[in-house]
Amino acid sequence: MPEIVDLEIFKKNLEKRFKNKKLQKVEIGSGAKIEASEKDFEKALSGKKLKSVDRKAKELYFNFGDDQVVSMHLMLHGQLSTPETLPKAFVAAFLFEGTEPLVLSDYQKAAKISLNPKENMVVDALSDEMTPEWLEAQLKKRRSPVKTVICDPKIIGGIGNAYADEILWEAKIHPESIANQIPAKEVHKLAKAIKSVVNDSIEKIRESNPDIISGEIRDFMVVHNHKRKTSPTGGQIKNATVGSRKTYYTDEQIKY
DNA sequence: AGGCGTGTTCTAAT
DNA sequence: TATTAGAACACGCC
Repeated sequence: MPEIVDLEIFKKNLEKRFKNKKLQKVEIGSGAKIEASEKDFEKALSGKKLKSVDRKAKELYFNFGDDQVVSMHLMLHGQLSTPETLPKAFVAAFLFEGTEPLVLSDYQKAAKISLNPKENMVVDALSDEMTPEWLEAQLKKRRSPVKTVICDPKIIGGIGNAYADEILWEAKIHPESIANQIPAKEVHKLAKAIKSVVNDSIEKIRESNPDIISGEIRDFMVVHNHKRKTSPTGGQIKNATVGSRKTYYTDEQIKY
């Protein structure tokens, strides 16, 4: 269940481990939801070196130069690993020269990769386009709960259920606030909280787990954390269902 | 042992 | 038409 924070870490670490490595072969597991065939991958990529790994929303992009890109979405349960030998079930395996294969597995087979996908036009939560003014304009158009809006991958890319709670607590906005009722000043606070919570979390995980390419660290979360009874400022943590997702919040957050 | 959790997409309703 | 609500997916985990 990786969100933007985890993916930023994975991106850096994948780049560190595979940049400039030559791709020999891509193997596709049975039952994987992939449009391109092994042959398509071979034609497009074999012998090419990985140039960079990028991220937009919850998708990773492996850039092999010559405009050849593989996108990867882990969905809920996709996991990356670098085993010495291929496991019996996987979605896709990238065999690089002189190093362990990069394997994407997913027991649910919902994780997806594609070859040269069309660009996802959504505004990424960490991008420069995601300004207070932009967020204000988006929220003005909606009358659903603010948490639903900031988790909507069609509106803003990267934020999932867990970080949404952390961000809304930081901004002191109640998750069920109706998006278009939130005063501009508070929306601006929310935009700042998105960036600061995400960036601070990246830093925390990098300190404690510098090399991970899978799994998610959640133990530092201050409200979306079933081990905690109170927020750092002493507010009792409550829970509710918002947009059919479990939501943690405190009365320190104002409902608009 | 039986819900819960999770991101996205799809359908249906407003 | 555009927006919104809710179901569905699938299964390891507690």
